[in-house]
Amino acid sequence: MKSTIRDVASLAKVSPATVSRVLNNKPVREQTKKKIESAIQKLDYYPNMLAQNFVSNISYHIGVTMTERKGLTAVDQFNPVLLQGILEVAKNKNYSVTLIPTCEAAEHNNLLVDLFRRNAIDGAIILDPSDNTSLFFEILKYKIPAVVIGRIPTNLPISTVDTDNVEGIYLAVKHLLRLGHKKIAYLSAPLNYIASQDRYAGYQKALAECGIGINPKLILEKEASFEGGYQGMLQFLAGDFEATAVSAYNDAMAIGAIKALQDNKIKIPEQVAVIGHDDLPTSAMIYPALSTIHSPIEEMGTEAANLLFREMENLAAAERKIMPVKLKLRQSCGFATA
Amino acid sequence: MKSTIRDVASLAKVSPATVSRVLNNKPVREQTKKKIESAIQKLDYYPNMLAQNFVSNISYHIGVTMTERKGLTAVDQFNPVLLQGILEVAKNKNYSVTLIPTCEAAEHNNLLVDLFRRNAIDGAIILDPSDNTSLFFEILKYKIPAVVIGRIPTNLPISTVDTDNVEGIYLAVKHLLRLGHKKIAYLSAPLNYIASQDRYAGYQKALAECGIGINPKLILEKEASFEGGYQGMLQFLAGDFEATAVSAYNDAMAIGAIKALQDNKIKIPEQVAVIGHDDLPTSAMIYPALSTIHSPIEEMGTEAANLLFREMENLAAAERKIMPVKLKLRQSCGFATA
DNA sequence: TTGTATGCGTTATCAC
DNA sequence: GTGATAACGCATACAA
Repeated sequence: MKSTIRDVASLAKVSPATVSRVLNNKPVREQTKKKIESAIQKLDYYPNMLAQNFVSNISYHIGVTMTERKGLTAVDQFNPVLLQGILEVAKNKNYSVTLIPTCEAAEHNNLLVDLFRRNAIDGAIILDPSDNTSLFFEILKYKIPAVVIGRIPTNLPISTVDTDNVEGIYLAVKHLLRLGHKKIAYLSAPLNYIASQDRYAGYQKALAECGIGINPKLILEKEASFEGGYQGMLQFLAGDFEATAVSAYNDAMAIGAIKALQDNKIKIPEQVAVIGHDDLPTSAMIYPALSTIHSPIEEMGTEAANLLFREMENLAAAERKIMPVKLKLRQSCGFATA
Repeated sequence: MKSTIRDVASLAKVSPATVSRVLNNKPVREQTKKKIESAIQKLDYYPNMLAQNFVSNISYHIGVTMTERKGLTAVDQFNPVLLQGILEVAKNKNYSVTLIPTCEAAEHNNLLVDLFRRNAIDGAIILDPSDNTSLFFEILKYKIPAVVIGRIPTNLPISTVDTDNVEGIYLAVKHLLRLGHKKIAYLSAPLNYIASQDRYAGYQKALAECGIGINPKLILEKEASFEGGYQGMLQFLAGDFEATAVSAYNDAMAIGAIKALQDNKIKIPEQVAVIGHDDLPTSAMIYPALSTIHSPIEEMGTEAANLLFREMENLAAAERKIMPVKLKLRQSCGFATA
């Protein structure tokens, strides 16, 4: 079968311990090192990671949650980019990334916890958690090194990485104001999402700065999807809609809104502004009229991974340190500038 | 620290072996089983997976390659869905899914091989491989259980799962022919991709069936992207373009083409037909005129995973069996029907 | 049915 | 600088 460290040792006429030293760059006389290395070559020997991890009691795996959904939703689309960022950091630390399927239904999200308790992962990055407080409690209970990407209740001492939701939509609305618009509609996502609350706050903040009051007729709460944006815009149009520009929670909604305008033969305004870390990569390409505020997705991945590794390293010595991080946004005004 | 199987044993006043039997559902007297289970409860004991995997010499991990790219490309977008399918199967087998970052540059794609040889993964699913023949050779050399999603040189005895590329574009063009079109343009991807060759063959096949010859002026080879489609259509329009319908390699190209028509104030034809397993999830929503042939992405994931597990189970006993699989396509003609 | 003993492949602690 | 030996936590062959 596969050759072991002992096979190498006997071929090189040394002890297994010395072979181990070579493998781990411990001091060994150059001459014996050569002998051992040639034996390794000859036997085509690879150390057994299972054994290594077992003795060190480190899995060298971090978990990343993936919500189980049927079909593709807008939220899923940035996952690959996020993963790219996480993978890059993990690779540099000789860590592997393990995907953890997670039901939205919360109750049985203990897979992550199980894996940690069984030493299958050393820590975890949690993507876009639903309001899954029970998971967070278990994370704290078992001191699981973890970083959440997205927003969670602020009183929980868990590190988070997120885009600056308030600032994002603030910038978007500011952009419209600068173009001279006074009546700016807002297509909001359901306000029970914390991110949605934040973005709405950004909308309010921008208007407030210009002394413009909130007009409830210009605000609608819909699902954060293409359909939501589409239906929302139809609803706007059904009433006496007097806005000259529209801002939306994310670009999926914005595209839906634009589609509704098209279907009603209304000239697409050049002033739809959007924030989304659920940026549809095609949106800006298709609609030059659409201005978007991009979240630095890949950076969120690397940042989260870096935080996680820092936590894993410190956890033994010191106590957990909470580190909520907000990342800067990038602006893009249509395809031309991309 | 963490309690071990021995702690449980001594608390339950039995031997570690008996505890192990309970853990693995081996026959144990009901009474002692109860004792042990309550001890497990009391100690909050979880078996150490690192040790279990070590003794069984099974990692309980399968690898899935992820190409390292900067930013998001169309190809990446179906990865989350594919992963959903893979994860579902793996979960049922009590396996974890490990992501393997893979450079396009080929040369150092040995990470997958290394992981296998070091017992860190028991098999792998390779997504959308570039013409990375050296990787395939290593897979064969080390008898790595592996399934490729996408097309590879047919002479290699490696299981593959793919969409039926010929059939897909054949169906798309058939659709246009049925609408009465005689002059159908084709925006091809670079023909050094095998998938691209197949799709082109499908285009030819559909036309041939209707006794329509190939008109080279109606065919263009561009990058398989939004930009490629856009530029291609511009190039068509610059000449004496006389097609009444357009088919494209994938929907990214189709959307690009439509955009070019829009920009030139040309009424969008209702006859852009497309095949793509790189379906942009938004494309059909945005353009009802766009007919697409969908690949069953999630099914590709589950199919590949099932094949892989079958291979892993058989490999010990019998020899590797090659199993190229082609999956059926789904048709969708715009948002209204979705 | 249960206990004893051994081994898995590696690292670490101690001598030398 | 190197070798013998123990230890990691669990599963299993064998004995009882």
